[in-house]
Amino acid sequence: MQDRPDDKYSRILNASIEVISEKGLEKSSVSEIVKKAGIAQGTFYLYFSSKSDLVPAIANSLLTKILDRMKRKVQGAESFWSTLDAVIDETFKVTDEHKDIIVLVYSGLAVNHSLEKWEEVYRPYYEWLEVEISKAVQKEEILPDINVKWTSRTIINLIENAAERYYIGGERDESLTVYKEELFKFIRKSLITD
Amino acid sequence: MQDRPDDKYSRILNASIEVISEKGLEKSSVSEIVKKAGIAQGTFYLYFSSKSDLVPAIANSLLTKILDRMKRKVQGAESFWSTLDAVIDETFKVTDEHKDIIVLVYSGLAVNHSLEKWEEVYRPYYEWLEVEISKAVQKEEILPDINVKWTSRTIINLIENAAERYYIGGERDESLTVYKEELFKFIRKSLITD
Amino acid sequence: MQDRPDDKYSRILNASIEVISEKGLEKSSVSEIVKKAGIAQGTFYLYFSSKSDLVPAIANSLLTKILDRMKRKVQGAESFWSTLDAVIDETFKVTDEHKDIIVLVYSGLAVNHSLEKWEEVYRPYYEWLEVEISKAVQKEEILPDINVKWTSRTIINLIENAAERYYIGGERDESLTVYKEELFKFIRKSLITD
Amino acid sequence: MQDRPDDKYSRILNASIEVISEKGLEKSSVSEIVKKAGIAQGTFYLYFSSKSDLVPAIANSLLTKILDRMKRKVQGAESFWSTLDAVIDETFKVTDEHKDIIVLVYSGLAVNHSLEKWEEVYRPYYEWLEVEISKAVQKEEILPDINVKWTSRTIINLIENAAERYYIGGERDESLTVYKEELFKFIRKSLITD
DNA sequence: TATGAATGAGGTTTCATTCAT
DNA sequence: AATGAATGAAACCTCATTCAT
Repeated sequence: MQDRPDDKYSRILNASIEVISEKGLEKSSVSEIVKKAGIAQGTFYLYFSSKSDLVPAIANSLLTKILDRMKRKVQGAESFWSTLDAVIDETFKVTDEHKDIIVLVYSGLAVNHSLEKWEEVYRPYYEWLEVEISKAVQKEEILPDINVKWTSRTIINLIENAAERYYIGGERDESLTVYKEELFKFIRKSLITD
Repeated sequence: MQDRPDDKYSRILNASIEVISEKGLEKSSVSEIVKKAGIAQGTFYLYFSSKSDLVPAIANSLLTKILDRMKRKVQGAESFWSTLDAVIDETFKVTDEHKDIIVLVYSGLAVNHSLEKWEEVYRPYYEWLEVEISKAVQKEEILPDINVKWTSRTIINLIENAAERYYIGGERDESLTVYKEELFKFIRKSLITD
Repeated sequence: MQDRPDDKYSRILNASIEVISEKGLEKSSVSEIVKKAGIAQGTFYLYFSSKSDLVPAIANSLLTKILDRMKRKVQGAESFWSTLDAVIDETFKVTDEHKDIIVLVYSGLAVNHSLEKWEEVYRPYYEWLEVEISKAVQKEEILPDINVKWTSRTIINLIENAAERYYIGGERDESLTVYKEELFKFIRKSLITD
Repeated sequence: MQDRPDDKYSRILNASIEVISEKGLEKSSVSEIVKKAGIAQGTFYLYFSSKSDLVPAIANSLLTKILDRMKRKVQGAESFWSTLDAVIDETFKVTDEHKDIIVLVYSGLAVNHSLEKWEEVYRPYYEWLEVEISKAVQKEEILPDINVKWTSRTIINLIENAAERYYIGGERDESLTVYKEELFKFIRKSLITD
């Protein structure tokens, strides 16, 4: 949708992210967004049908970015465990960088009762990890008696939640390294135990 | 906070829950809440300093209710595993019953950048599970090399997330029973593996 | 509804009439009305549910005024013919004075597809003339083989239309006196012919 | 104004009538009209200088249609009374068929303070009836002491008003036949009485 | 002639909050 | 403590119109 990052659509999207990250969805006004995007008020409505229409678009943009980074990082990983390590690492990094948007996306999708879009937006991510897990099963790195689909979703959520608790919820009783290790071990044990 | 559930404070709180559950925080108006509560517009501000002040109050009310139920249910459990089973079961039930408020609470706390309150609201719940886990460690039901505090938080989040994915996100590829079992196994393996 | 002409309701109504008379309904803004009425923007919506809600209120106010004048004028008329004369006279006067509101009322009621309210607003006027006509029939001033209800409505419309053609449509080929006489004769003949 | 009913001008005009009939002038948007007409937004302004410019065009189109029908219907009427009968009949039919446009035309012309155009649009109709009345006077069907011009206008207005009260205002206390007869008698008496 | 993306002024309405009673 | 009429800021969105192509 946004190949050239300079068309009107992208200009609006980027301005939205900036503004909304800072003030939250409800406190942000369309007029502030268009001002930052350098377009007219009415133009906004040529690309988005309403203010709340921004949220899935932002979510999608963020998830795409995350998945790309994830894939690049994981490229050439020797084992599933280094993949898992990279996913944890990357999720923590992204969460730190994009706290505000993540919160927005969570709450925004929730507010509009459009939770269904959640699954839609996340699906490529979930499916990518499913494939990785399946490969690990075949390589006998992890045990075969797991529900791959469910596990993929659970792991992603588990990691994201831990990262959010750390960066957003302010739960920093332990060092970041310890935190991530604990997480790695928790997941690993679940996957290798009979 | 209030003992008698029929004073003005509780009347407002309950009306809020009803109204906000249905329409979301932003679409709900104080005027609708006071109408449902049967009090005057101005009276609202004698008990809450602003509309957004409602959210932590609602969150607290919900969490208190949940924790009470949890404790009652777990009373007299023979092992940590039956406690865990009960927690899973109860979380799924509560999530189903209170989807709307849960979504509200998540998003509401997020919207107002008041995530700090999150930790505060959840603390009693977290701490209760910490105690249970510690007891399990002592009874050698689970291995001692875990970070109790971190694990307590992670388990609660894991269970809640699974329940939310099931009831709110509409992720129902498997039957509820299979879903819960998978979850139980996932956690159990993490706790008993060396 | 508007006993004391100084309550908020009347202040709004009068300001509306002034503003809308001058600019028409669509070109008038609520903000201009409230400014003229000396009240806050929001206060408007405590008394009228929307801008278009003004029209029936204005119509009603005008009709009430007209009917009052009509009754006062006709008081003690010796014959139906002097009543008719007075009605014609008064209608022309009122039309001249209130051209703008009359046009507004016509179009306003039309625009909102609320023509049903028309009949409602006019009813007291129609019914008053019905009574006058009936009395004239009893006094054998006019012939009995007419449909009183239909005739009452028709006469009122006939007179109003003539006045509007004269003052609003700019149809002034004849002097006002000739115009009214023509009208009087036209109606009279219809009522006395066998 | 346009002969071929399939050029852009007519396409716009017809689309306008459809759209505006249904939603009223103010609630209709140029964008909806051009969509229905199958032309581009900008093209509209090649044929009409503004939205409100549509109203006289629509009025004119309607009146032309009405007058044509009237003339055709009346062709070869033996007496003025059968002409009058036909006019009444036809007016009621047209009013029934085109209620919405008629209301629009009334209100539209009123709203824009362009009542002057009214006379202009109606003139051919008025003049046609003037001729018919004059012929009737010559044939001594009706009395000569009337103001032909005034009478023509009054009769047309009288009939239209009755029809509007019947079809638009919902005044249906009597059957249509009775209604029309009453009207016929009312006018006839006025024309034949000394 | 025809297009349709872009404009941006401007209106209606909502609603949290206040304050005199 | 309780009321509820009044406030007025501010937001969303629409839409007639323009103009570069």
